[in-house]
Amino acid sequence: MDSLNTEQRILQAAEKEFLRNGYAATRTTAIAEAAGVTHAMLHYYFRSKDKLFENIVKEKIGLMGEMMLGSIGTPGKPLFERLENAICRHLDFLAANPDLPRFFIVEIYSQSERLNTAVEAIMCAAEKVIAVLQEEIDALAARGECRRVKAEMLLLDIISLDIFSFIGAPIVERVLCGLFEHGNFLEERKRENIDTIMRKLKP
Amino acid sequence: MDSLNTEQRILQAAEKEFLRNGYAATRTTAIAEAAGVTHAMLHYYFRSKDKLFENIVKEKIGLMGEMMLGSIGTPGKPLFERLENAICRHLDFLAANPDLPRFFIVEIYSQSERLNTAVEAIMCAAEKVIAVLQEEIDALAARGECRRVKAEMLLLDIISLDIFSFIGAPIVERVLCGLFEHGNFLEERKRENIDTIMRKLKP
DNA sequence: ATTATCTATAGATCTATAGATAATGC
DNA sequence: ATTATCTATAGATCTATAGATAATGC
Repeated sequence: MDSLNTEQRILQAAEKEFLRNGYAATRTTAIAEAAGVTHAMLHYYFRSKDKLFENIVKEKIGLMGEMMLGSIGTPGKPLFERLENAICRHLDFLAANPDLPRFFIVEIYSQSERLNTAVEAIMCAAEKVIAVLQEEIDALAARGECRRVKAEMLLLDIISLDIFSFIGAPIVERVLCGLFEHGNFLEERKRENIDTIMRKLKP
Repeated sequence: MDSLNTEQRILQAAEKEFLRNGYAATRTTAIAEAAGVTHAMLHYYFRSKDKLFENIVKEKIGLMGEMMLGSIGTPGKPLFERLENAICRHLDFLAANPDLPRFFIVEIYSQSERLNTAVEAIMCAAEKVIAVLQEEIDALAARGECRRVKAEMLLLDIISLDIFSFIGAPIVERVLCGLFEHGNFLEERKRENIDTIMRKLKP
């Protein structure tokens, strides 16, 4: 970390603080302290708390959208295989970024204008994914290999099941404490979610 | 609202502000203004911002836990029928309290000590519900009327699907805009979630 | 010359309380 | 006498900036 320059150290510290506490509860002084720099440096590099936040939020929300949608929408392999793969990737990604879903939700809801472009991009991506999915589902359904489900509902099912495992984690872990060794829950959840989705699709 | 006394007016305004903005972003002056009382009154009745918040959060989180768990755990009717009923009640409840899931998540994550008793209560309720559910599932499975699924996974599935429809609502509605008339989405989602869960359970 | 960093402080809030004043109930 | 309300302000933060100083590159 000492090898990083000041700007990078600030960004890294800001990411950590904003993700953990959200915008309102994060103090710029705390970010400066965590980055090991003078508080004035934040303003020198990023002008204001808002601008610094924007840096973080855009990147993270873009990443989140891409990871949750990207692995589903690009054809090439058969649909069922791709869905299975997407669920695995979702859960691995979330395990590596456990604070992201909450951050995403809080900031999306806060309706600040700074998110509009990022949200616009996600919506655009989602619409494309839904269109592609629906076409595939209809084609498979015509051959009797799949139930004719609505693509937008399927997508919402997958994302709900995958994300909520992590949103509910603080509760879930305390309730299920002892039932699973660490890491096992994630793997079991993967299989569980895949199974749930497949049963929904299979005729 | 004019018929309410000062204490109730403060509570009502505080609930609205806290639910919308969360603890950190809510100003006590804003609460006072919304309640139409002097700012000093908040401290007269509730001593501090923390104590006022505690009032709101305990009630709301208790309500949330009860609504999400209560309708599942008490036997009497057949399991399948009860699950179907629970999902309907979840979605109706959430439709009437759309800010609650986000509030719940934000405050649970913030790990403040003030939540511990409320969380304790939810955990306790969840464990009982899981035990009862598992017994019923095993009994049905023995007669071949149900797949032998893990109760904690089933519960997590149901809650994920129900809650996330509302957490994701701001995005979902913008993406699906035009596809549904208002209110229809909720009803369709009910049927969808019930179907998903039933397919998971049926042999 | 330009870029980076520090010190010191302005200016804006925000929570909380002290103390005076009005309303209520006995 | 007790309860409720208001005015005024203390005290603590927090964001942001001004202006001096050091480091860097030409």
